[in-house]
Parts: sequence; structure tokens; C-alpha cells
Amino acid sequence: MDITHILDGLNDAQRDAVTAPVNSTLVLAGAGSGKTRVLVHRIAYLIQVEKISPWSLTAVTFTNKAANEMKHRIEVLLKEPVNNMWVGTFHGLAHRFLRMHHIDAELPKNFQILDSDDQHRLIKRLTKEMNLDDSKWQPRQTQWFINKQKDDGLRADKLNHDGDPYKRQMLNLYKEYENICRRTGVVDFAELILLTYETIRDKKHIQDHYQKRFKSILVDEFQDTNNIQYMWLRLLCGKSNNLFVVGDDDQSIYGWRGARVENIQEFQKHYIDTKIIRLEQNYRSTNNILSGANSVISNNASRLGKNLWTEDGDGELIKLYGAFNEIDEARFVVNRIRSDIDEGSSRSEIAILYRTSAQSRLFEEALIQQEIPYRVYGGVKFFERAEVKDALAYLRLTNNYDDDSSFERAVNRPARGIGSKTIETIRLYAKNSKCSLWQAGKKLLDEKLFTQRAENSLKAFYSLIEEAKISIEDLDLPQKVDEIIHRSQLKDYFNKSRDGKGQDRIENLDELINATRQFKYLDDQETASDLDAFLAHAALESGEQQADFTEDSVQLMTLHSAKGLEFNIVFICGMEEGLFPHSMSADDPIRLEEERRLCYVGMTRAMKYLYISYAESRRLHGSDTYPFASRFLREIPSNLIEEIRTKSKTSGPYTSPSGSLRDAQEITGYQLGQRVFHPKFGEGTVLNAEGQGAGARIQINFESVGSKWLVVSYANLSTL
DNA sequence: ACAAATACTGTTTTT
DNA sequence: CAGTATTTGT
Repeated sequence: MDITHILDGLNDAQRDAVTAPVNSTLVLAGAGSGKTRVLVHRIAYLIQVEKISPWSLTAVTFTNKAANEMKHRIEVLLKEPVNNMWVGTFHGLAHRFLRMHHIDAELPKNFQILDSDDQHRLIKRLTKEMNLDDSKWQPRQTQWFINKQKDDGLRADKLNHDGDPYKRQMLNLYKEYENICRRTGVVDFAELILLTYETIRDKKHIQDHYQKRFKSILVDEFQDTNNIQYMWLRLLCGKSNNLFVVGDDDQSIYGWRGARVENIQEFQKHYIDTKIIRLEQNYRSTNNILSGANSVISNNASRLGKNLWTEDGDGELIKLYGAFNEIDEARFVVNRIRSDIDEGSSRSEIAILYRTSAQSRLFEEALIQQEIPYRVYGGVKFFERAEVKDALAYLRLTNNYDDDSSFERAVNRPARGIGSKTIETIRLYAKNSKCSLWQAGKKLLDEKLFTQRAENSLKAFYSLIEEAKISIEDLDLPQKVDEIIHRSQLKDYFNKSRDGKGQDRIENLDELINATRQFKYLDDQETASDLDAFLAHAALESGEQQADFTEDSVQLMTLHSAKGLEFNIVFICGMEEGLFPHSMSADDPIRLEEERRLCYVGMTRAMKYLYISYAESRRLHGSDTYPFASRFLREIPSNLIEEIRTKSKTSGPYTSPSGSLRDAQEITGYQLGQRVFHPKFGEGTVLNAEGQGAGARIQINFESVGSKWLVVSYANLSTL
């Protein structure tokens, strides 16, 4: 068998990974080291050399984009479609599994997926129903609690409140939430994974089938797996050591969401004879950029260790700009972009990265002023838009009357005279007789318990849904959606709303019909109908504004969403203490390391030019702040930095690049993040500092009393 | 049942 | 400050 096409163009480490024995393998793949390439070639190798049928392979990713790209590249390499191979996201594969095995999973055939917004609304409703004060029992917190438990594989009945009243109430909510989900046939994101895990664990015949079937399981971005995902992988793999995982501990930036970098470390413990391969040659950035990034990340204590290198030349120095304020920063960045474009750069090769999405606004304004086309990533996704969800709610209701979330959403939108009082009655009845809202309403109608007005309105709603269900039965998918939108009169409703967004909303509804036309219903999705498949698609792929082949434009996004991408010219903005690292992470060393990894991710996006900027003054929620330059800047060796100064510095001696950064240590004698001891308040962490000389004050977060501002000269602090 | 007024709250978000 | 969420008033 000629396998040159599989191995050609790979470096030694990549080739090692691709041809590794079919056994547990851990590939530590640094940024820009060709990890997708390795995965794709590995799969080709398994199929063509190891003669493993695609049917016995699974490749798991986190994003639909990554899954699609992988699938595409495999097909290009193999020159044939790979249809019977499982390639998808954790959630996508779990969903497919549950559709196939819905009986074993004890789910209704047409179960629906609850996205996080739906989940939030449901929990909010539940909190109210249980007569809990939602300022004390915040739905967001409850949601977080429930998902956290599920991510750890824990069911409510397995948990103990240990006498903690808060936890006890959380568990009550968790239990009740689960009851409603079960009753109404909906499954949230975390549940998809957990239930899949439990079904495979508890049904021996299913477990046997999959453990025998999968000869190799490949995992992308392994550092982002959470507890239950890893448990799931281990279960699927069974006693055979057939996991091939690729990841980079230095790019783990989703810890706040349950991702456990520790899974990488534990992997080597769980599978003793794991072959570890490091991909350290970087094919993306210049040496200066890479050295800067390496130097920053080397400040993290908990690392597996890895040092990227490149054969590329040194390239340009990292450019640093200290702006007067955030407006000056935006002006600087956009002026630079202007000249880069004038010199021939294409706009899509330029990215502006920032820590928080709120920062995008100033750049947008400046770009508009210069008439430079741009695109902001993130924000509300297509399938998450209110109007789209409204239309989908009607569709879902026709599909499953018991879907409470959709019932709540559709029942009075557009307003049809079913007010809060009526709905309240229905909710109460549903709660007491443990049935869905739909059934409750039906019963109440039968028992004539409404006012005439409410009865008429509600009856009209029921006939609307029931008639719609019948009328769309034999239509094809786009027609179904068209018909539903028509019958629901959503367009009229948005047309009348004069909040300026009515037209946009109507266009989005048309776009929804369009999306169904683009949607390819594959029978292998195991869903009952094309409608089920489309609804699942809408929930699982919230609509990465796919193939939005618009104009060549400058790319704006948060550092998080930049992961996995690369650009010729990268601007990282707002490099200030409090913003990046974000103040919410400042006093926790673990979260601080995650911020540093985020910085590393950002820097390694740049191929040729890396600009970093910070502002000496920034307006934040209405008031002016005077932040310090980010500590991460000081972690870049100064010989790699070239400071750009447009400020008229007419007097004073030349200061070295790093010396001109306003430095907390120089002013107060204390380093940000440093541990200190105060005779009265005990131990704490230095968060911030301001002022000079005798008046200098520092902010310290004390373990005992929380955060306080103290005047350095009186505070009598000692360092730890 | 709706619009207007007021209060609140500020991270990141693959699914 | 600015966007959202909830409460208030008609």
C-alpha cells in the first residue's frame, strides 16, 4: 500500500503521532503546530494502513466548525466520502446516540433540546413556582449549580446537602427541574452528555456493542473536556486502550466552564503505557512573537512543559502602544489598520482582539469613521435571536404539545389576550397535577374554570396549534416553517412593533425559511422526522453565521473566540490590570493562570505582526479609571518589544521600553498579585495600587475581611 | 395588557 | 454609561 500521501510533508513528531501504534496516545500540540493535520492524517492512516473500518472510528471535537473542517479534510485526503464514521461534537454525538437509543435512555421519541436560554427561563419559572425569592435564589446561580453537578456526573438523589441550607434548596430545585424536564420531554446540553454516559454505563448490551465497535477514538482539544466528557470517553474505550487525544494544556481557557486541564495529567495515570508526543515546531508565527508568547506562558507553574520553536526568521518586534485613553487606543489601532490596508494587506488578515466584548464598540466606531468594513464575531447567534426562537417555539409545540418552554414562549406572542393571570392558573394546575402546561390548559378548559374572555383566547390558541399541526403534516420543511410563521402572525406582530428592529426581525424570519432550505436532512441522524432533525440542528448549532461570505473585512473578536484562528496582523487591546487579567480573576492564582493562557492564545494567533496596546485612562461603567499596564506585558522580554510613541515627549531622558510602563512596584513597592500580611486583617493579595510617595494606596483582598484600600505608609504590611 | 419609568448590574460562552 | 429587567401606572 502506498502511503506516501499520508506521510508526505509531515515533520518527525507529526509522523510519530500519525503512525503511533493503535494504543493510548497523547499528543501535546502547541499553537500552530499542525494538530488538525495530525488528526486528519491519523484517521487516514487508521483506515488505509491499519485497515480499520470508518464505522469503527469516532472523532470528537468541541465545535461544529472544527468537526466540519475535519470531516472535509479527511474526505479530501481519502478522496472519498466518509459517511459511516462518527465525526462530531460531544453534544452532537450524544444527541445522535440518544435518538438511536431513546427507549433505553427512557426518553420520548421526539425529545427536544433545551438551550441555555431556555434552561434559564425554565429555572426562573420554577423558582417562582416554588415561592422562592429570586434575589436570594438567583436562577443564574441555580443554573450554574445544576450544570456543574451534571458535568460532574452527579444526580440530585446522589447528592447530600450536608446540613447546608443553601445546598439543600439547590438540590430541591435540581430535583424539581429534572422532574419537569422528564415530564415535558426536554434535555439540556449537560443532560445530553450525562444521559448518554449513564445509558452506556447501565445497559450492558449497549456498552458491549460500542466497546467492541470502536477500535479507535480520537479527541480534539482534549484540554477542554470536562469531567463527564472524560468519563464518557473512558467508558466508551473500555478495557482497550484506544484513545488518541490531542490537546494543549497551555491553551486551556475554558476552566470557568468546567473544563479540566487535569484530565491531561490524569490521562497518563489512567493509561500507563500512553505514548506521549510533543508537537513543538510552530508553522505560524515569527520567532519574536513566539519567544514573547513562550516567555509569558513560562510564568505559569502548572504546566506539562513545552517550548515552541520555529524555523521562521525573527521578523518584526512586538509593537507596544500606551494610549492616553481608550479613544486614543482605538484611533491608534484603526490608523494602523488604515495604513496596513493601504500597503496592500487584505482586511480579513487583520484581527482586533480584546478581553471583553464591550470593548468592541469603540473600535467599531473608529472603523466606521474610516469607512473600513469589519465584522464582529460573537454576540447573539442566529438561532438564539428572539424572533427565531419564537417561530421555533411554534414548530416545537406542533411537534410536542408537552414542551413547556415552547408553550410559555408562544402562548402570548403575538399578544392574543392570554395574560399573566391566565397563565398563572395554568402553571398552578400543571404543578399540582404534575402535567405539562398544555395538558393543564386543556383540563382547565374542560372544567370551564376561566373567564369567558380568557377561555376564548385560550381556545383560539389551542386550535391555532392543533390546526397548524395538521396543516403542515405533509409539507416539506421550508413550507412547514413558512406556514407556521404565517399562521402565528409573527410577522404582523413585529411589523407593528416600532422599536426600530421590526424590519430586521422579519428579515430574520425569512432567513429562517432560507436556513431550512439549506438544511440537508440526512436519514442517518436517527431522528423521527426532518422537523426533529432541524430543531435539533437549531439547538445544537446556534448558527455560527455560516459561510457569511460577505465583504473582505477586519475581524473583531474576544480572545476566547480567537482560539484556533490565525491572522497576519493581530492587535491585542486593553492590556491593563483589571481588564486583562480581568479583575474577577485577579485574586485567584488558578484563574490568573488561565488569564495568562488566554494571553498566550492571543499572542500565538499572530503570524507576522503583533501589536499590543493599553490605555492609561479608561472610562469604565461611567467613571474614569487609571489602570496599570498589564502584568503580562512585563513578562515579555523588553528586547522583543518596540514601543511606539506618538505622544510628544519633548523633555526628559529616554526611558527604556519596560521602564516606561507604569509599574505598581515602582510606585508602592508592592507587586500586583503579591501575597502580603497585615497585623489586623491577616493574609491577602495585592489587587491594585494608585498614587505616589506618601499618599500611595494599595488595594488588598484579605481572606478574612475582603477587599480594602490601605495607605502604604501606614499599613504596616509585611510580605509573604 | 401594555407602555413608561425606575432599578440594577456590569467576564469569557465551543454546545 | 448603557443595556436589561422588573415594577409601576394607566
